[in-house]
Amino acid sequence: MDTRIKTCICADCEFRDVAFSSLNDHYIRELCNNKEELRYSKGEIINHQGDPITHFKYLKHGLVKLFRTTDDGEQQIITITRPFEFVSTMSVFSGDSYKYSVAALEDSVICSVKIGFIRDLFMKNSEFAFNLFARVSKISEKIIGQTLDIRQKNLAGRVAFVLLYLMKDIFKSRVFDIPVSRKEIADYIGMSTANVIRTLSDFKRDGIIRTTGKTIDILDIDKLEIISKRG
Amino acid sequence: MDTRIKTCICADCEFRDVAFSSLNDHYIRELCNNKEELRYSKGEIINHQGDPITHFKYLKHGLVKLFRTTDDGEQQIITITRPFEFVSTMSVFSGDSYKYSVAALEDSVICSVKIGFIRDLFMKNSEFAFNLFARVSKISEKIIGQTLDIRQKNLAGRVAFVLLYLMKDIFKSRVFDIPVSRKEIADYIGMSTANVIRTLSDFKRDGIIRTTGKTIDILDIDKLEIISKRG
DNA sequence: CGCGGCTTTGATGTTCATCAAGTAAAGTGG
DNA sequence: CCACTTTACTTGATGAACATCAAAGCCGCG
Repeated sequence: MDTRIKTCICADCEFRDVAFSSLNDHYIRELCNNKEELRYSKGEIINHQGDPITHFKYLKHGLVKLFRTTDDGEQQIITITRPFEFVSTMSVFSGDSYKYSVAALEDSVICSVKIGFIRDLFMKNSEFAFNLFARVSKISEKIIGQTLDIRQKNLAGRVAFVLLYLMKDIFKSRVFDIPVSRKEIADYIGMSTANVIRTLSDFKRDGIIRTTGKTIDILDIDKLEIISKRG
Repeated sequence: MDTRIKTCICADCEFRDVAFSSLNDHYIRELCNNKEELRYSKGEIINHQGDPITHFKYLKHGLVKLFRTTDDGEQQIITITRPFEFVSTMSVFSGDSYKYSVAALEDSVICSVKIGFIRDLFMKNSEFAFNLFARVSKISEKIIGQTLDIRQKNLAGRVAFVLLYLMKDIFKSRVFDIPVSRKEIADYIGMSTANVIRTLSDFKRDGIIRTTGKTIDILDIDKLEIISKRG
């Protein structure tokens, strides 16, 4: 068998367009030699706040939460995200340790590339640099926008917002299995667990949602939108 | 006089190190031809949310607030910042319109460079690209961190946090003129104006601060730190 | 001087956190 | 596979934190 024509697996990666769309065969082969695919089970920590940044990671399959732990041990969830977003957000170049932790909410597959390689690529390939910059900016903006959106809402509005976010952006389906606990929703929107549950119960009573176990069915999207808007 | 040795004014600019430290004389001259210095009086809008991004702007002198206007006409202040931070944060490359507005809190001087020039520079000069990326990331991170910090605090903690931020990061002095109205503080920390005022009154009563007109004097930094921490 | 905007304070009501107690669900070890 | 343990969820009652409303004082500006 002629190994010279053997194409690198990265060339066929369906996620090549994340930021690597501009890479030619040479770079793709190099990338392939510097990357590693890692599997994480639900609940596992992918990056830990404070640890040195050694790899550039992005999500291939699964679902993760980005969060930080406050001084009193509570978690603040910054965002919940799907592929193909980067896991090592922002500080990739600006700092040398992770500002936030990342944990798998579902079994996930991460593509991990040595940070030095990404840095070299950034310097050598301006198109790649541009794409990477644009993507990281978009992610930062999404996070900031989401945080501001949530901040201006009341309890019911925030819960409605999260449900709509999960429905529209994460699962793209009216029916889905909630990937987070009630407490995690609370940590996400900055409210108490008891009140999140209470609000969900209210939504059930009003026929806006229906739940069976972990499965949730959004019955009245319009009403939820209204609650989210004037929250 | 020999104009050939006349150095471009940008070469001497004290803010050259913002992101342009890596530029050689050739680029600096080019930059000089593509930049414009703009003056804004207190209260003036520098960038307006929704407007197309045509220039890359950064703050040379003065003080600005980054904010957005919500559907119901209220302002949400995202951050208050000094030179030499960029004014056209993040979306510089990732979008084509400003996500947020920027207004001058004091008379300010902005250095404005055509966005196309910055984009070219980014593609041609990898060191510049790297510096720019690192800076923009830092700013995004600062904003996200600040927002999360504020979110976990109560009213008194938030007011204390703002006072300490103004003292330490903005004015670097125990005594300063508050550059924002009470309402703007409220819009910054997401609380009502009346309660911000009430809290400031409490601080005065407890001998933590002293005010005369717009001037504020932080008397007990330690106590303020404690209030901010366990807020 | 008089008008309008910003500030201040008090009184009142709403929203939300907290506490407590109980139920369901999900692991765990025999 | 069942009893046991633990963890997550749920609901109600209570009180604290905060928003809102209203009225009055202050200040700058024409």
